[in-house]
Amino acid sequence: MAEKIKATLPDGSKMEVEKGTTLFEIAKKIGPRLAKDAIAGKIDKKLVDLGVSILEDSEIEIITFSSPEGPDIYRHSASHIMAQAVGELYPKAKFGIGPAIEEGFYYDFDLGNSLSLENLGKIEKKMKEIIKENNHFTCKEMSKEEAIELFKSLNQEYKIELIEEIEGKTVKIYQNGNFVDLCRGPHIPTTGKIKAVKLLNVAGAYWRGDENRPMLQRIYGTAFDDPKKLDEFIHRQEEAIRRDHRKLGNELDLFSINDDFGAGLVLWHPKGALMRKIIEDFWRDEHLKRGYEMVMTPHVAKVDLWKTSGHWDFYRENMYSPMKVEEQEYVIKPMNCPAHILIYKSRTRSYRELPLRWAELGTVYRYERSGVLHGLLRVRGFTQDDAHIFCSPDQIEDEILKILDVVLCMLRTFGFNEYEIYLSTRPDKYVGTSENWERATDALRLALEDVGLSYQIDPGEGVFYGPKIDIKIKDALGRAWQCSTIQVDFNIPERFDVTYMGKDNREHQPIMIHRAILGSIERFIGCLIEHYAGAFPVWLAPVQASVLPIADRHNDYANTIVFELLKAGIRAETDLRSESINKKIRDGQVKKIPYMIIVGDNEVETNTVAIRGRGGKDRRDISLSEFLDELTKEISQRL
RNA sequence: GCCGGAUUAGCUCAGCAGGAAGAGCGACGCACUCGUAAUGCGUAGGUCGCCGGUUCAAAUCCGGCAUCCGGCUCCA
Repeated sequence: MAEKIKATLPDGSKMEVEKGTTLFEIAKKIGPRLAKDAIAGKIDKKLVDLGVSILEDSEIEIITFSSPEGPDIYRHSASHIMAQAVGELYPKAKFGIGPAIEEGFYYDFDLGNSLSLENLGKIEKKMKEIIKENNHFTCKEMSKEEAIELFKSLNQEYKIELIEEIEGKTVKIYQNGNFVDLCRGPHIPTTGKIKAVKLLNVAGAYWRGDENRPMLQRIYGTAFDDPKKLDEFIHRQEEAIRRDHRKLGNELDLFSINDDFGAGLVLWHPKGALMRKIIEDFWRDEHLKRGYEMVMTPHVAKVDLWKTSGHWDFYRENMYSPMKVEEQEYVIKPMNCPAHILIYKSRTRSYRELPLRWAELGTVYRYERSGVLHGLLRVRGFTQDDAHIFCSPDQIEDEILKILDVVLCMLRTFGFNEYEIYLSTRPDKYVGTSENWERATDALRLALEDVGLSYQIDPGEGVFYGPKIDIKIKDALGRAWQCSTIQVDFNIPERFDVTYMGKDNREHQPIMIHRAILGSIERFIGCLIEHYAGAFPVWLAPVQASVLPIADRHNDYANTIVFELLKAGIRAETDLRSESINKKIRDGQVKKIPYMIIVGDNEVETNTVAIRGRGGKDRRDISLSEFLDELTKEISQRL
């Protein structure tokens, strides 16, 4: 009789099974439903295929689509099925990589020619055939040499390149149908497990993300264990498109970008400009409260300044060409820091003055390659909510903590509670010494750890003058955009010979911290529009209340109400058109105005108002002063 | 910049085997005066992104450019 071993299940219960039992057999023992849903498993917390047997006492877990790891495994297998389909349809195809991503998967192919959207239909059709065939995914482990020989015989040089970079002696090779792939696994047991699959898009993508290497064809798709979930996914995508700030920006009449003016240059309409004012006022007040001072600096400066700062050598590809003014070359500023440095250097500074915190809503212009512009989120001219802090080395950590505090406080006020934090380290092109880089990076890391924020390291993503902490927030489609940034800089002060007089009557070099909270007003408002789907909280809404008379005879009363509102500092307007009240309400809803104040015979008679909130609830017989009290309270609390 | 797609009225879009530019919404006018998401009727809007080519004839076919969209690379 075979040897018995113990399998510990996730709920802590133990199951006695014969040595060599596979995970799939265990799943069957637990229940037919689980066996049906099982796509992979875990042995002692390590992900494995369902066909793997257990040979000793171990903790095991059956993975289904609903497991945290489920969708990735499922979609990764779907990407292999897509590769098989592409291989069958295009026998000369060479394969790149094909991972699962957040809500789907992709695979990169070199087909010798490009693909268009029309090709996806037949690939998807072929995939469905493969799924119907219910082929097995099989796994073989072999030496790297063997694997290289295998892929040489298949003419797959991209795979060979990948194998050569893998550490260790052996690699795993998976096969489904006639498609053989280098892969860590695990995979679903058979292609038939895929219940719903859809190819979404095709795009060019450089091999290994390097623009000097060949461009492959990347096909995006997604897969679910239930066609209903696929429908929901498509529905969610459609919802996201409705939140798109480019669409809402136009509908709400906030801004436009006009070809005749120039790509990537934003024209702010009255309502958008008003929102900017509201945000900027809040920003200024918050900074003044926290010991910042405001500075203002021009948009162009002599080119030599940028040579001193290092921008001319390290940032020129993002700068516009110089213009000649009376034999002197000037450039439009891509950053505000040199200007602030010159203000610092306008006289001798004492250690008693530090830290100096200078803030500016500074408009900068950067050349962005065509093809990267994106509504308000990526533009060529934008206003940074910039500040530079000049401090002594022993003040750095405290200052960074203060910055993190104001960052989190402001982001929360704007309703952002989810963000990704990155610590970006030294890039390939940089100025300064490695000791300085290390000191600066340590300062940032310590501050993050002090506040207890979880973060990821973004290697090589720092700016040329220093490492940085980046905080990214997501748009409606889940794309992350960098907003807040905190950059420690030991280098630019050195280049400009920035000093202060110390207690010891000697010159010392201050450290400079560059920081932005919103990042740029443009990008931030873009994110804000998508975050609220255009339905801004009342403190931010360009129009806070609209007074709607039911019939023309109520216009005078409406005017007196709006006058009172304006007097109380409420951003209010009236809709005096000879339209039905239903029409006016509908238009107000479409414009996402927080409060509609409806006045008719009843209100005129009793000197009251009827309030309809954006949510659709209405309240009648309210006195204007009562409503005003509530409204001003809501506004001051920034809810 | 690279790969793919797109560009027709203010907006959303139809028209495309090449043969006199259309709809809905919006705007404007008139009538209606209405109680919580679209009152009715009428009018005006377009060098069909720009430049060139093919053709008896181009919104429609071809080429170049611009811009936009989805990605890649790059970035606040």
